[in-house]
Amino acid sequence: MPPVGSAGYITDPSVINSDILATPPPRQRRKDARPQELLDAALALFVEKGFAATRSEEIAARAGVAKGTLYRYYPSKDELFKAMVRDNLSVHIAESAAQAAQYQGPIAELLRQMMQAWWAKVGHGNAGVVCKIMMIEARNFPELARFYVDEVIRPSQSLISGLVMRGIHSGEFRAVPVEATVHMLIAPMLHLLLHEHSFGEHDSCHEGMGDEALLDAQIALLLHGLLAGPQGT
Amino acid sequence: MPPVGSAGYITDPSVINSDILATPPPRQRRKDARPQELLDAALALFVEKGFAATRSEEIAARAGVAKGTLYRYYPSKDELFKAMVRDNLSVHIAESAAQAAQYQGPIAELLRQMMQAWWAKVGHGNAGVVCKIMMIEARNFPELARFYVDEVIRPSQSLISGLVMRGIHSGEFRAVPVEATVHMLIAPMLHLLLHEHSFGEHDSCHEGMGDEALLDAQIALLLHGLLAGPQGT
Amino acid sequence: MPPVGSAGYITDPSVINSDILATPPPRQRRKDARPQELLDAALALFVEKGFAATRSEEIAARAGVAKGTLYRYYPSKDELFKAMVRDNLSVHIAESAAQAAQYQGPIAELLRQMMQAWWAKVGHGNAGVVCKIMMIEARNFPELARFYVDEVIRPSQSLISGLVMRGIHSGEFRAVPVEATVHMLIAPMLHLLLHEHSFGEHDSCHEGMGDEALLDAQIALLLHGLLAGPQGT
Amino acid sequence: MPPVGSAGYITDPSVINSDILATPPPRQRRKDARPQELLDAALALFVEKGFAATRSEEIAARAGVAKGTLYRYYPSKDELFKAMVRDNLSVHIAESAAQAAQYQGPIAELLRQMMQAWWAKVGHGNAGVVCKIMMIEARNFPELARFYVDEVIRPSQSLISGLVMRGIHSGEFRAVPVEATVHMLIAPMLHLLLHEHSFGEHDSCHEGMGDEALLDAQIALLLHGLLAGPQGT
DNA sequence: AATGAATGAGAGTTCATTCAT
DNA sequence: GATGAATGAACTCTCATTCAT
Repeated sequence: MPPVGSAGYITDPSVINSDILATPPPRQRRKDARPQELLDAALALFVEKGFAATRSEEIAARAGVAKGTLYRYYPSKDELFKAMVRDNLSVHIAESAAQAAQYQGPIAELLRQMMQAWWAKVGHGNAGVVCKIMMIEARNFPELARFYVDEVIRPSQSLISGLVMRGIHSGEFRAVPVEATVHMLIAPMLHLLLHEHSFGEHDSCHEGMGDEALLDAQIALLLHGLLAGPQGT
Repeated sequence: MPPVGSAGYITDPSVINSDILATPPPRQRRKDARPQELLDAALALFVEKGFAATRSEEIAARAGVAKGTLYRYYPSKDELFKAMVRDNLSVHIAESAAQAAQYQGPIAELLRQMMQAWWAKVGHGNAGVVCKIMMIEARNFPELARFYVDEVIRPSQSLISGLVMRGIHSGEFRAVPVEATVHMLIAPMLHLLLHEHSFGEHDSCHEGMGDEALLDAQIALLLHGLLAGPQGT
Repeated sequence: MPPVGSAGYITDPSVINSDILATPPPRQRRKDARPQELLDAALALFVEKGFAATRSEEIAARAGVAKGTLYRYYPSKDELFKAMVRDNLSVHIAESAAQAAQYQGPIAELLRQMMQAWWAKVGHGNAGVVCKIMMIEARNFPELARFYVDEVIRPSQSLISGLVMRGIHSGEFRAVPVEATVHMLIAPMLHLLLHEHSFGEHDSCHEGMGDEALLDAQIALLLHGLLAGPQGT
Repeated sequence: MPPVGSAGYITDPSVINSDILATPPPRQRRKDARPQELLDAALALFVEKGFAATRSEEIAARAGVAKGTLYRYYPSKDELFKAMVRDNLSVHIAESAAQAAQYQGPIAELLRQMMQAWWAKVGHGNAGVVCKIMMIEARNFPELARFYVDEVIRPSQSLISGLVMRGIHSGEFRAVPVEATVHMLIAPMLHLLLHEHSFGEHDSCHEGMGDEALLDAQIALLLHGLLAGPQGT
């Protein structure tokens, strides 16, 4: 151990020549902003490469901090992952429920609006990909999977099944099986999301139309099957 | 690529002879069945734990061989993965296409039968989960993703879109947008598959009905929207 | 080296004045007691968990300051350790030497008293455990080991060997080899100390008797071997 | 990923020049010998630097294997430590007990022989230092401490206390307190061991005499106090 | 002067892959 | 050909120390 007080950085001439390591970027104290920055970095990288293939240090680097800093905010990569998921999926369900409760008018129209809104706000971007990531990692994070089922999947299904039932009771829809219908309303969006993220590079699967047009067409198709027309049934 | 599809207990003539002789060499037993056994083991473990979380040694152990032996058949874990995927997805498309070409009768009925058949033969079991795995790993194995798109996704879509168009031309279906319709036919099955594999433990999402009943209802719902009814459109 | 030994609640005149004024600045309270508080915290934790297993931050927390503050008083964990050891071992040797010089009477009695006193004041408590810590870390802190040998071990041995020689010269003791005798006088106490600290939890090694009684018996045993009896040498 | 089959080691010219890394030493398969080699390496390094300051990789290197190899034999550094301790302390207790049971003659002589033997076989070398290491780490490995107490400390004490009692009953020894006597017999050897290992470099504490002579003198001193002389008790 | 956020070298451990047997 | 011991790059996480606030 060298005598205290002699820092001796310049003693070693080889250090002087090392240009790259010369001046580390100045530290910044951004305690409040760090968690979100880390979550955002984690989201971006998990989206890009998946959970297992993303190294902690990459996340830190992307957030502009050093490796150790990450661990001041999240005790492990797993916990960071969970926090990232939680941060990205509380999105808009309560809001949509409130909107639905107040709505007056044809349910079909409301469903169309809600789906378009979800796609625009969630499905289209990284936040939507969290659904994919969650699905991929569900078995490795059982408690998180339960959380996701309780906080996202079930509320969403409740919301939509409520609307379908409203439509049936009002006579707007035929007496369709509710659960199957709910699935039919959700599946296309999720499928589009997953497909584009996984294979978008190799399969621009709907050459003529954009995402929104495709979803519109799908919704129209489904609503056509739902509506109680003059043909009875 | 080693021979695939030969179960091979008796295929190897050396085994037959050694039964007559004094000591059957257990080392050589089932030698040419090894590749398939490794693929099966890999499938089971990738399905159960995912690609990254499955260790090569586990796969070998499950196939009843030592770790080093695996590498005699596949040069890396990645290649084993690719082989496993290829081994599990060629299934039934050509067959279905032939069946469809010969079919006479309402397209709606054919679609219903094909979907039920796919679910029974593929979707329901491990082979179906390969679709999920493929989706998960698509970005890590681009060439495999392309292969999958070319060999599975596009042929399937072609097959179905051909049927939809046949239905439209024959007047059985309304003049719906074909591509959106194809998606609507595929999405529910895939969604069910993914959902059950990921969250089935926490969310038995359709309590009253079995998978088949749910799919039936969904198909019915969709076909109802497709059929050209007396109401015109 | 910061001032040691000043408890210092009132030593700092700024505190006295601020009591009269409006707001006493709590930041400056006990400022010059910090070094001792840090040493005490370090002692307690090193005793409890050892040097390597004690984190700097724990020491700081135990002393009621933040991690960074520790480094204002000691330039490194190593230096803090050394200061802690030095702070805890100067004890009582000079004092005992003076007492021994003045003593008139049988040496055996003096030895007994000194050992009992050492055990009561040093061996029994944390200060005694510093001997163990010093021993453990001696090879990692050579200069400290030298300091310990020079300032503690050798003076102690000198003191005791002087007494033994006094006893021999006066005819109270047999003509025993001095060095071996000194070791025999020291070893039991150190052994008891080490044993209890290391294994006390698992081995209450002398069920019937307390520490003091055990040591008494050991001293008696040894003195019996030392005393020049009527049987000659 | 490069095409399978092109290993391409020589493609990169920079590799050719790297002299140091050119040829790694050839692998050796020595499954049976490895555990002991690792234990020996661990012992040597723990003796030299302590547990915390010894890196796993150093142990492996000293045993002539790579880092990973260590973990084929011991699942963690902790377990390696425990195994090392166990490997070094079963030493000779049972053997000594058998020898003591058969012995005919003065107990004092037997005690002298046993202690000389222990010092020669254990105390003198690395095996003896395990006692120190065990003491140092006792609190970090409670279960190991218990093992040590049960398997080493208590049997040793039993053996010696049995002998002391034999001596008292036969009239060879005075009616001394047994437990204190046992401690007095053990403490000097342990003390010598610890002292030399910790401070031997700075304090050759008994200049004139070797270890054995010192221990001899100590034993003689103690036995003199034990023996029932003509002076009565 | 005090704080605690930030750093990054370094430690333990894993595991895909290699290769001596 | 089969084996599994051996390898070492890569990864997660720790913590003594620094420094912006």
